[in-house]
Amino acid sequence: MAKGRTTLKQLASILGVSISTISKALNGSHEISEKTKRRIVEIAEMYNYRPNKIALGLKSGSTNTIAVVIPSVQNSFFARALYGIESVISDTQYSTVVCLTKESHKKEVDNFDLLSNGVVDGFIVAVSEETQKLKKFSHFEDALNDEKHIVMFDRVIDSISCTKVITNDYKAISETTNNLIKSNRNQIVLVSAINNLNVGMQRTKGYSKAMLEAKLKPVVIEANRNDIEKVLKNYVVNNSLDAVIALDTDASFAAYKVVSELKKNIPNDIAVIGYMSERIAPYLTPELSTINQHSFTIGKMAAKMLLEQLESKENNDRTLVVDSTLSQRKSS
Amino acid sequence: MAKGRTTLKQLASILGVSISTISKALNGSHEISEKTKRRIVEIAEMYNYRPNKIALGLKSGSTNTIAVVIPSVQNSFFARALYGIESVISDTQYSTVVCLTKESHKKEVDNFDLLSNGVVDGFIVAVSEETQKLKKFSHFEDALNDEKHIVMFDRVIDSISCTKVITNDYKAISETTNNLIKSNRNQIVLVSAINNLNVGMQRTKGYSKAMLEAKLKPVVIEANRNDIEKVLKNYVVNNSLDAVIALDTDASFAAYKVVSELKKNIPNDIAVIGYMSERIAPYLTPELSTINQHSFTIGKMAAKMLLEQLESKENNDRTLVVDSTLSQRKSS
DNA sequence: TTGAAAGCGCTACCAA
DNA sequence: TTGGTAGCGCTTTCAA
Repeated sequence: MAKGRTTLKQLASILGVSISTISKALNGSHEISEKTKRRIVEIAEMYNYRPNKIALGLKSGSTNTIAVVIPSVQNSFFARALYGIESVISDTQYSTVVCLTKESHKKEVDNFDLLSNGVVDGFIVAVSEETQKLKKFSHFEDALNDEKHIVMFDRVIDSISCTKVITNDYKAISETTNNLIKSNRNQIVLVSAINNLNVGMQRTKGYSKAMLEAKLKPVVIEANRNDIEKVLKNYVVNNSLDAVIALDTDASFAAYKVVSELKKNIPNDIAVIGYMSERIAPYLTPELSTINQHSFTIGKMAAKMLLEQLESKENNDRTLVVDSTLSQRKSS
Repeated sequence: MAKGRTTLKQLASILGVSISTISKALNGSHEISEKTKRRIVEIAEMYNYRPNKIALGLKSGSTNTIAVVIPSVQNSFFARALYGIESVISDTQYSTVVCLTKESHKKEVDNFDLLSNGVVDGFIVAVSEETQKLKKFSHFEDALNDEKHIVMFDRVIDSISCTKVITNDYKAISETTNNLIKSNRNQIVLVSAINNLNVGMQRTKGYSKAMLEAKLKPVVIEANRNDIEKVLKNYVVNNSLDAVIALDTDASFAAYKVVSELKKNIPNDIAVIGYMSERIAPYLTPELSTINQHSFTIGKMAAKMLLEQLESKENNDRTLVVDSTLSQRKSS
């Protein structure tokens, strides 16, 4: 067998017919006689011929593949959203490739570059932090210009004309803060290992607003993932508090650890509400109350929107909001 | 601006020179005069020209991209391994795309199909369950035949000639069982929500071997993720036991839940050793002892091997083993 | 120093 | 019913 994948050309020379005849036969064209078709299909199978989808994409500009471009997959939010996306795409003729940007603008651009030329038909993207900071969006515009469809979720760019699916964390967290206040907690502390991120800042704002409106003093404790426990402990030792809102998994775990080490009780002494995978939160002792972003739903929605656009060939500019909700458990 | 991405052809017609001149100029060929080069580069930038990497790949068969093909990313083992892979690839000129197979043979084949034609230079793959069951490996052979490089990790196919990176779970779990026995536990129960998977079966074997050698009766409790807690509880209520080995995250959580509901103490009454993300295990109460598969290291290794092969153009057939180790904490 | 043309794998139009 | 040819975007050889 010749080296490399079997091509139409090879089949043509084997069978002594033209390339176009082979192509048509394999695509079931009625222009070709049944007899010839059978011969060709047989040989094609024998040589394990499979079309070069990329060459195909080069011509038609469509490959029935979509790209998911997200910052990371360590993060359970994106992992779940991805799962939601796949669950929708799986039932269709499309396949998916995913690219991880690690919050890097360059990686994001490179991926769009590679894939928007005949490899994929559309993108589902959660914009990287660096891209947001740099405000460099030309790769999105280029893709749109190449007639690719884009759906953004969670991390979106308002000025880009495409479908967006977002959460309303701001509202969810300020409501949560309010509820805490209503149930007579008034020394509520916010803990965050992600305040270097936009999401973190947004959530912090929601919390601060609610506190200020209740004439309470916002206290924000932030540090990186490795230090957050130490920094929080230091605070708790030297100050009094009756509730903690933790913005991410690490902060949530840190809160549990510190409270238990200092022999306090959750929720009696200190209420804790955190962000964490819904699969894990119920297993903590006591079960952690969480702000649930419905990542799976968001992923599903984003995928459905993209599919719709791919069908209708229309590029919509609309924003869908999936409400974050409080999953009330035992820790608050 | 014309619709679609700027091409060499367009630049050529704008500047009134030939396509080949543009191509050479943009590639810094010395055949082209400095003056012409400058003019061309300037216009190219103005029109935001970026080469079509796929067309390039069609020609050269190389794009400096590698594909990671894994069953899932919900699973923290693969998520961490992926992170390890990315951490190595990030420092190079290569980029990565990842494909999720959901244990489906068809998806795996589709992805290989799409990507092995000029999109990627090599594959890092953890073979799907279905592919293992069906024993259909021609997509791997085809890719190899297309001169793509393949590194398999964790889920490998011995008969395919490529580099493999694996764990030795079998040994790790039988040693763990032995240790438990030596510390006077003799009613050791295995709990698994993944015994539909090859990995699960392997681990179960390792456990059974150790038990049998110690003249102890192996007890295997298996169910799917949703039922495992109920099934385990039912067993614990009706039988006596002094240790649990849990094969996956769900089984580990279930063990904690059941033991705590039945007012028993970990590790005094019942020792628990499980499989779980090393990032989470220390946060359980008591901290969970785990069998650590060093997923990050495995990912890093696989990526390094692939890079090496890509450099040397040589296809190696060797198997590297990363030892799983016991991370002893408070639960055993 | 520049350009024409072939070719990567494929489809589609037009001619035979 | 079949085949020749152009063209998708690009590089590269050979000629001018």
